[in-house]
Amino acid sequence: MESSFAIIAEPSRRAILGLLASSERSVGEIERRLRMPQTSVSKHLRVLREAGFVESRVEAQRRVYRIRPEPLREVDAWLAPFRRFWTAHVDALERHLDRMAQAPRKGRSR
Amino acid sequence: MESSFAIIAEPSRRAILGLLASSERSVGEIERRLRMPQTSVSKHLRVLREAGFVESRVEAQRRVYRIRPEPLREVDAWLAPFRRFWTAHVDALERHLDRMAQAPRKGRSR
DNA sequence: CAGGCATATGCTCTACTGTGTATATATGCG
DNA sequence: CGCATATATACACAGTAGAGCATATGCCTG
Repeated sequence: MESSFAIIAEPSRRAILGLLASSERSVGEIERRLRMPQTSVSKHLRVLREAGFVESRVEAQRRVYRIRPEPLREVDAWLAPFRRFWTAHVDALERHLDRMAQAPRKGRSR
Repeated sequence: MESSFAIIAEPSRRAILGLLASSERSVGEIERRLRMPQTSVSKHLRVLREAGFVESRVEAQRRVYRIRPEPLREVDAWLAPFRRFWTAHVDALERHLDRMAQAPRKGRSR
């Protein structure tokens, strides 16, 4: 279970991260929102913590977890070489529109 | 093995996709470049194909594989809600630098 | 300090996935 | 046609990860 990719391969963990994306939460909140056994939440949080995806703050008896972005960033970086496959047309379109916008309004052929 | 995330959790498969990112390749090319047993390459390609990450074209005795972007796009989309975590400061920094650059050069305190 | 809530950990079991090895299928070529 | 090359598939095996259950630890309140 080393790679960041393996960590987010697990649906429950993605769900947890998804929750934390909007705001930090205690274990109990996650448990209730995701209807997932507490022991399971704790275990997944442990994995996420050890892999650097989250960190926790102690607040009385609760532990409040929040996102740590680095590993996700790594995934994002890995995707970079592939983005051209779906941004290509968009980029071309944007360049086209830029040209249109900057072109002296001389009247179009066609 | 349903989710796109599970598919790219496998290092060999990420390597194959990485290779195909730059250009399409035959099975043999992948085998040689990655120094990976042919049978292993074929199996991973099968998984990738069935999950929609690649498609193959028959060229005489060879099969040439190329990227199909959709599943990777899905991964990219999942990352969206997290991007603010690492673009936030950059944005703030950029805005700051913009302000600095535009500000009349009045001299600094400290 | 006792009891209760919040969270973490240990253990067992099962299922799955990647690997290696052997083999099948297909195509081109002499 | 027969062989070599290119690729795919079948099978058995080992490692591992997630689920469930029981239980431990820590902190708070009366």
